[in-house]
Amino acid sequence: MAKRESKKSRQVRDAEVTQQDILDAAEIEFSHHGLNGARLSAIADRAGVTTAMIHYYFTNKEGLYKAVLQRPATEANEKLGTLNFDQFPAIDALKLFIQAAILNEVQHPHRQMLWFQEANQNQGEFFKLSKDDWSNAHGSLFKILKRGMTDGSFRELDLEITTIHILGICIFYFSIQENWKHFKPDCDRLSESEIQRHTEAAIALVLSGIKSPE
Amino acid sequence: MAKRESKKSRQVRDAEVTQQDILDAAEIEFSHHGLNGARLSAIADRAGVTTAMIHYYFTNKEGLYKAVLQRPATEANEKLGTLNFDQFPAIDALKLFIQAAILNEVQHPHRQMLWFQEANQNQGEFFKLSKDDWSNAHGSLFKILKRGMTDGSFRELDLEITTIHILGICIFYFSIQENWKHFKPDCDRLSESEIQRHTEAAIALVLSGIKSPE
DNA sequence: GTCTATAATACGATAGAC
DNA sequence: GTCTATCGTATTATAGAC
Repeated sequence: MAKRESKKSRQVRDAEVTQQDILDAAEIEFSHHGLNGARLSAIADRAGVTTAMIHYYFTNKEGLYKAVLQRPATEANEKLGTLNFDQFPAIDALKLFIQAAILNEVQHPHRQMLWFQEANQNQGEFFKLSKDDWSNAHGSLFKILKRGMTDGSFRELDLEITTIHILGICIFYFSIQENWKHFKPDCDRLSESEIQRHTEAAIALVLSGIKSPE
Repeated sequence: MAKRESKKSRQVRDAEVTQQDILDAAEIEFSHHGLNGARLSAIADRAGVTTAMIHYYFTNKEGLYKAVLQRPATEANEKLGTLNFDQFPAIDALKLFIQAAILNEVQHPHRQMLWFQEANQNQGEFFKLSKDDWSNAHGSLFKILKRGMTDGSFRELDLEITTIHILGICIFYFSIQENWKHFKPDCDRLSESEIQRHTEAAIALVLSGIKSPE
């Protein structure tokens, strides 16, 4: 029982659990260091297995990387898809979207960076979002804005760019978190109360930013 | 004249030029791949030198990395510092800040990611912004907001978080640029006209988002 | 399925000629 | 100042025992 205790007692294991452990560990390592920078040894350590196991399940580093990228795209934004925004007035739908988007970042703090890195490092060589995936992720916001603009709830908007701006409000907060820490080491930006402040301020900014004047 | 032509004819060279070439190439490589992921061979190729030159000028990979990180902190945000926002009414100052922040991203498209990566990968181990640097970069925005809130131009705001939100509006646009490309390959988000749209939409969103109601 | 041991290679770094 | 050639180690990947 020397070194394998890093995650949990392994002993009798089955394939499913080991694979998930590896994927979880890899998601963190790849999100921190990208494809080139990630070390299989670091992933193995974190998952509590040997690098041989990684090759056994995922063939090679690239295979593991692709498997890691696959999860967020299929699974993560399903949640946004299941929320049926159409049943709410545009303004309420927008509030709900912002809450859901921020919650998604809280629950999967590594995935945004994982995604940035893939685009930035490899220009999406290993994973291009399909139009469907992309639409699920950002299309629902786009649609809310369009609907609100048509029915007069929102002012005249540049829809595509406003979509990006609203996502930026929600997500950038998490991107600069590590930097912010050095400036205010005492303040935990990921605590529930701080997330609450972030959410409320974001909703206030966006709503007064795009609502019709009248 | 085999492989050295990647940047420019080298032949007779002097130290200053070579160092700058290496730094420029390294900034791009490190911003794409981070410290671990970057390859000295890639940097050397891009700069049109050999890896021996990198060691000659910067001792080792880490020394080069630190030199690269130093540039943006000292030089880049000086520009924001020189703009004296105090002489303008808060609303005008805010407009100017947004324009300057976006322009800065256009002129240094790699630096934001470089910065993200250092925080994300190494938790700022190799370069923590000093409070002064940080203040220069984001403090001027903070001050504008505070002034506008005090003099009644802006509504009641959560100053720290609103600072982040506004920066997010300006910067996130560039972060997701590579992803966006796959969705709309025909549209160049870095063209002058698109940047113009971005800037105008950002100003409109922020101003109507935080101006006093009355 | 999981490990240990080891092969094969990629990469950072250095020595020495020019 | 710049290159070519080379060393040593870190890292990916594989073979084979259990």
